[in-house]
Amino acid sequence: MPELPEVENIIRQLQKEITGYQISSVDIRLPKIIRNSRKTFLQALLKASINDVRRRGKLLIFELSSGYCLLIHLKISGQLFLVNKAEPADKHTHIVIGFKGRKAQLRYRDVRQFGYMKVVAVKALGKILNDELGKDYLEVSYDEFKEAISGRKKNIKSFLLDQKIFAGLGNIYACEALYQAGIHPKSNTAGLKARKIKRLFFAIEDILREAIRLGGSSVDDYYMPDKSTGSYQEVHKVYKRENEPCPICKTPISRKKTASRSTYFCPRCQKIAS
DNA sequence: GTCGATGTTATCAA
DNA sequence: TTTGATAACATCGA
Repeated sequence: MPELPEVENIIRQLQKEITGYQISSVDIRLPKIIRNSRKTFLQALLKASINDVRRRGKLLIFELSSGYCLLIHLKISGQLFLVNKAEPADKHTHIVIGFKGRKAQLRYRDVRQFGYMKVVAVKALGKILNDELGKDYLEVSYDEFKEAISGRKKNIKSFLLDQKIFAGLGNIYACEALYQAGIHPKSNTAGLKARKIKRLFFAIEDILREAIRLGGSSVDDYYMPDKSTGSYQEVHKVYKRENEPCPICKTPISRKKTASRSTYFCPRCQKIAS
C-alpha cells in the first residue's frame, strides 16, 4: 500500500502519539508476521519505551530503550492503527501492542499478510539499512541522482522502483513522476538527456512533498493511524486513470505493464528517450 | 465459479 | 547487469 508520503504521514502521527510510551503487552495473533523468534521479539519489546519513530523509504523504524529497533514494513496492505483497546479488532489484525497506563493500543492490520515486523539490535541497524536500502528520496541531491542514472543501463521505471538505489518510490509516484517529467516509462536510463534527468529529479521532489502535504494517496484502503485518509489521489494525473484524457493534450491515458507492474502514461506527452 | 488486478519485494532463471 | 516470471495472500469487480 504505502509509499514514501503515506509512510511519512504514518510516522508523523505515531511520533506525536506514542513517543515516550512504555510497551506493556504484545499480542502476536499471527506469528508469521514476526521475523524473529517469539522470545527474541518479546524480549526486545516488553517493558521497553519508544524513544523515537522514524523511517527510511517505506521502512518504519521504532527506536526502543531496550537497545533494539523495531522495523515494520507494510508492503501492500499493512496498516497501523492507534485505537482504544475497548474497540473490537477484526480477523485481519495480526499484532497488538499495548502501552502502560494508556487506553490506546497500536494495531497492525494486514489483509494480504505480506508485511512484517522484526527487531534488530541498534548496533546492527546501520549495516542492515545500508545493505538493503538506498538513500531516502527526500535526502537525495540532484548530483547523486544524476550520477546514479548515468552509471546504469536500466529501464527508468525499474530504476525508480529499485529501493536499493534510492528508497521510497512505489508504483503510484513513479508513474506520476515520469508523467510530470515527460518521460516514457520504457525509456532506458542510458538514453536520458541531462535536461530530462533534471526534470525528473525535480518532478519527484515536487510530487513527494505535495503528496506528503495532502496526507498521501488513499487508493483502496490506505489510512493513517487515526483512520483519516489522504487526498493526493484526487491530484493523480495518470495513476488509475486509464482512458481518461491527459490533462495536457487530452490523449487517452494508456496502461501497460512495465517491470511487471501496471504503468499509466500519456502516449503523446511521454516519448521514449533514445 | 473464473480470471485478472491490487500499493511490495525476495528469489530464481534466462 | 538486467529482465521477467513467480510467489507470498485475501478480496473485489467484471
